[in-house]
Order: sequence, then structure tokens, then C-alpha cells
Amino acid sequence: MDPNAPDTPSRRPTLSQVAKAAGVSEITASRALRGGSAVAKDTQLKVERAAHALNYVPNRLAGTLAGGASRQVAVILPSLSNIVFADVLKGLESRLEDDGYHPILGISHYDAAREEHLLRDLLSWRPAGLVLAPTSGNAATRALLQAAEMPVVEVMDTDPDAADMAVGFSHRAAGRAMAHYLIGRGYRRMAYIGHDIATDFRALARLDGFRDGLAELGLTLCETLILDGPSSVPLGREGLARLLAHTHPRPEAVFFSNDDMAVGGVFHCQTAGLALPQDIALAGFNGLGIGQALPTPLTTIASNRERIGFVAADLILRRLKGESPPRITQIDFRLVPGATA
Amino acid sequence: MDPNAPDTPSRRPTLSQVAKAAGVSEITASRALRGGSAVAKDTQLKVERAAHALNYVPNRLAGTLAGGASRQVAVILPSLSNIVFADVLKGLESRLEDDGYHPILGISHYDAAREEHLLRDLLSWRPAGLVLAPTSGNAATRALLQAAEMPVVEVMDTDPDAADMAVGFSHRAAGRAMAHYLIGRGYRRMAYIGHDIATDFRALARLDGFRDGLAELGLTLCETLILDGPSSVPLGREGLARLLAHTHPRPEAVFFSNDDMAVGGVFHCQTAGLALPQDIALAGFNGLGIGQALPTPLTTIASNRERIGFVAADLILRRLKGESPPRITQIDFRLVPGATA
DNA sequence: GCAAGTTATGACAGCGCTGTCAATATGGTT
DNA sequence: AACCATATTGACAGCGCTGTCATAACTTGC
Repeated sequence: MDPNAPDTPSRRPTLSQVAKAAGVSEITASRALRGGSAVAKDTQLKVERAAHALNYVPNRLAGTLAGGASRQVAVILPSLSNIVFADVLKGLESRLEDDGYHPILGISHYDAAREEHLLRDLLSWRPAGLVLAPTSGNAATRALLQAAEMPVVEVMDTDPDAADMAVGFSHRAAGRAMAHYLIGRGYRRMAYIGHDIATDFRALARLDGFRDGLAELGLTLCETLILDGPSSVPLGREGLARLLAHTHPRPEAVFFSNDDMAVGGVFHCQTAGLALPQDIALAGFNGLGIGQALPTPLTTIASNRERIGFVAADLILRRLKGESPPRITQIDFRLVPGATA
Repeated sequence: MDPNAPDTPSRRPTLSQVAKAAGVSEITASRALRGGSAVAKDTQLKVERAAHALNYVPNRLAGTLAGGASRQVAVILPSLSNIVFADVLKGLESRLEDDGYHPILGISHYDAAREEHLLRDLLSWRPAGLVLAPTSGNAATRALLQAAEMPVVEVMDTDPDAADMAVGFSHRAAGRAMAHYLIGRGYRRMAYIGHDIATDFRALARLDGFRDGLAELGLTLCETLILDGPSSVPLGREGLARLLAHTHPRPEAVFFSNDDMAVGGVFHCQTAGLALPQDIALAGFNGLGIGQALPTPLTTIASNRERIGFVAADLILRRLKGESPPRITQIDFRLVPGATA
């Protein structure tokens, strides 16, 4: 069946039909619609009118296959339950959209095998670039990244041996910063409460940094409580309750794996009638709005997730324009002294 | 330049190269890699080995163009700042991934023009289906949806004249339910605090429903405060502070546009020394974890966003398999009595 | 041992678009 | 008037893959 037959039942119009309607060749129509380099003004108009009349929507699959670069960017994140990655995605999307690019999304669920599989899958769409918040150092994944032949940005951390580019900050340094701050405030007996750390290796890096920071002054954690499951306010609340039931004397300060967890801790203190920070000091990580809106604003470390996403997209786009942006971009974290520690 | 030249500098291997390496024709290689209908066992093995050796990654642009349906689904959401839409996206992605599909994402920022533009853009990738949380009744957008010739699911609401399918619940009914509940608890003087409602028309529908529910018993809102900007905990806190400064006598109960806002209200009460619900009752909407973890659990209405996303994806997939799933799917909301109202 | 069926493979064309290069038209020069 | 630079257009091939139909190889039944 002739695909250009005038009455092929309601298939989407093709460029060739637009060209025919405008009385020009296909390639001229193509040029006209792509913003007329070397196309006469009135030809351009004719083609645009024809396209509009036919309700033409270009087929970018064909365009990309024939011509050049896709305007899709593959994005792999470990989770969307945590607002942190939604923020990154938001920043990414907003920068990409400016240039008419779109993210194709995959969620790894902190699972290395799934991450690798997603990567392969998304690569098959021949995206123009790749952004991921790595969930592992998986060798197969690294190999795929190295061989990707496209700009690749690893976000959230600044791993010096990233396959290509990296945007974020050192979680280890963030953990250390919090240790230094709490020590400066005079706390000595400190505990840590975290969510499932086997999977979230950035949270683990913060814990390690925190330990390092303490060790520099000869201190060690008096208690480390790791709970199963993803981080959440209820989990943090439960965590502090359990920790306080078991640990005597009570720690002076508790560092949580993130703000969600820490806010849960604050709620437990409110319920248990513990005064912050006199009875116990609490600190989180991320600088979420909720922590700052608490009656006792949360002491935490603010990270700029949206900016990380934005910059990641920008790096991809710059690379595609032929520039050579820096391999490692630091997006600084900032210690936010609150009223809880 | 011959694209199959053995030494074309590091282009990705093509199917034809795999076929050559395996000593079979292109089409046989194609069939073998797609799960061997009518391919001999050992041919299949040969091809798979060749593909593996060459590190072959199929080009789905070409595959989709030549053959059939894309495995991409276009997704348009109004925002990612609100965890609600991240939840929907999470549910969507998880169901899509099961069948090897991936979302291509666009964020409309509650802007009808942007939504329309995104729609056109995403359609140019010839996705297999389309999921959107509409931000407007925009005529041009509706026309595009009607003409999309692919499964379309509108999520979050159950608009009876959806272009194709819809999954969600009636926000109006949810608002009414909360009015009935609060009336049942004995409250009469009620106020509403909302975020920028010009854009978030689902929040507006809840407000309308709330008003309806009150009106059924001859009540009216004693105060309606609409704040600029997206919903957030700090904004809700500010809102309640402002409302209480201006409104005398104090309302008995306040309905917030959502949980984030309501939690902010709870924080204000904690700070201002107002007892919940004796001095003032507060209610939210969404049933977020944080509300339930508060020392005084928030009275709210739980919606199942992740399930909405999941079901939306499932509807698309079923339609692609030739089934005829229902046009409207209700995902019920549930009133969660807490300690704040 | 041969027709009829089944299984396995391949040749061919084409999906809708764009890069390349050639062809034509236009206008200004000397 | 012959010539050249520039502006505008088109023919052609091909991106990498899959659907269709034809062909070849192999069974099976009588």
C-alpha cells in the first residue's frame, strides 16, 4: 500500500505530504521547518502554512536516525520516594527543556543490576547524553559508561574517577563538617541513626565522614543505629525512640542520615517531652523546607539538589555544543545552624 | 564512506555487523535477538554470542521507525516540587519498567501554553502512549489529545469528559468529605488556607467541594486565605499566622489546601502555644507520612498517588495489548482521622 | 516415494527524515 | 556580454532496523 496515498486511513501526515501540499521538494520543506537556512521567505511561509493546515508533527525518530543527535537525555536515579532526587530531576528537566531536550527516565531502586539493565535499555534510544546518580561502582556499568560515546554526568557526588563528568559535593566532607560543628557546640557523646545504608552509599559516605571528623578529636560514636527500609519521617521517629530506650546514658547529640529521619527524631522529642537541644541535640542533612519550618528549626546541612540537576543538564548541553566544561563541578553544601543542636 | 567498513572509527556496531559476525543474514539476526520466533536454537546462540562479543546495543530509533510501536510513554506533570507528582511518576515508572517501557518527561509548571508545547514536542517522539495530569482545559491541548491516536490517560482526577481514559478521584468529593467530617466533629466556624489556586485547579476543586459540603448544612467559610506561590510547609505556617492575626473570633477549624500547608499550620500552633484540636482544629489533604508522624497526627485525606501512576501505566499497556480497559478508574481517597481535628 | 505441511532462512523494500553535492536562478562586475 | 559569487532548490542515497513474501530444508503420512 502506498504510504503517501491521499486516503491512507488517518496516518499522521509526513513531511512528504507537507512538501507536496506546499509545492516544494521534501528536503526544502525539511529545511523550511527547521528554521530556513537557505530558504526563501515566501517558500518558508508556504511550507509553514501547509504544515499547520495538515497538523503536521515531525517524526523525530526518523529525524534522529537520518540526521544527527537525539534530543533525549537518559536519566537514571536511585529513587523518587526521596524528594532529593525529585529535586534533581526538576533541575535537570528545567534546563533541558530550555533547549528542547527531554529526559527519558529510569529508576534503579538502589540496585546495581537494575541500574545496569536500565543503562543498556536507555542507551538503545541513542540519547544525546546521560545523567545518573550512581548506585554502585559496578564494573559492567562503568564499562558501559566509558563506552557510551556521549556526554555522561554523574550527579550528587564528586567522585574523582567518574567516567566523564561529575556534579555534586563530597558527602564525606559533609559528614566531617557536621562532626566539627557539633564538637564546636560542645557535644561529645554522639550517636548516629540511619536508614538502610547497604544501598544508599552516599548516606554511608556521610557517616564515614562524620566518624572521621570525630576521630580527628579522638572521639568515637557511642551508638550507631541502622534501620531497615528507605528513609522517612516515621522511621526516624521510631529510630530515636529505640535508640533512647537502649542507650544509657543518653547521647548528647544524634546525627541522622537525612532531614526526613531527623524531623522524625524531633517529633519523638516533642512527644517524649525532651527539650531541644538541652536534653538532646539533633542534626540532619539536606536542608529541606520542613526542617526550617519546625518550631525549633533543624540544624542541618543544606544541599542544592535542584542546582545539581540544572548544572548537570547544562554540562551535557555545553558538551553537545562542542565546549569543554570542567570534569568536576562542586555545588557546595552549607551548614545551617538551627535550634536543635 | 562505507558505514560497514570494518574500521569506521568506533561507531556503535550495527545489526548488520552482528549478522556478518554470526554468519547469518540481518533479518535472521534481528529475529534471533528479539527472542527467536522461527529461529533454530544454535543460530540463536551464534547470534547472541556475536552480539555479546561486539557489545551490540540495538538502535530502537531504527527499530521503532521500521517496525512498530515505540516503547516510550510521554508523561506530562505540572510540578515535581510537590512529592505528590513524584509519587505518581514513581508508580508510573515502576509499571512501565516491568514491560521494558520508559517515560519521557515534561513538566508544565501549571502553565497551559507550556503544556501544549510539551505535548507537541513529546508527540514528535511517537510514544506508544501518553499520561498527563492536565493543568488546564486548553482547547488546543484537547484537540491534540483527541488526535493523538494512542492511548491517553489523564491522571489525578476523574474528569468524565476526559479525551480517552482517566484515573484518580474526584477532588470535589474529597473536599465535601472533609466538610462533612469536620461538621460531624462539631466545628462550625471554618476557614480555608490555600496556595496559589489560580494554577492548581485540583486544589480549587477541593475548596469548591468543601464549600459545597458546608453549604449543605447552611454553613459558609468564615475566611478564605489564598497565598502566592507553590505549597510548602513554611507557606502554611505563615498562612495560619496571618489568618489568626486578622480573624476574630478565631475559627474553630481550618482546612488547608494540602498536607504540606497543614503541617506548617501545626508548627505554628506549637510555636504559638495553641492546643490541637481544643484551641483550633486543622486538617490537610494527601495523607503524607510526615503528617502521620507528628506528635499530634494530622487529620487528613489519604490519596494513593503511587497507585494512580501505576494504574495509569497499566491502562496504557493493556490498551497496547489490544484490551479495552475501563475509561474511568476510581482510586479512592480515604479520610484519615488524626488528632488535629 | 511423493504431496502437503512445517521449520528455518533470506531478499527486498521501505519506515520518515536529513546530509551531501549538484543544478539552477539571481544579481552584480568588469 | 561573458563571468563569478551568492541564494535557492532538488536528486539521491542512506540512517539501522523490521514486515512481507519467497525460498530452501526437512518432516510426516499414506
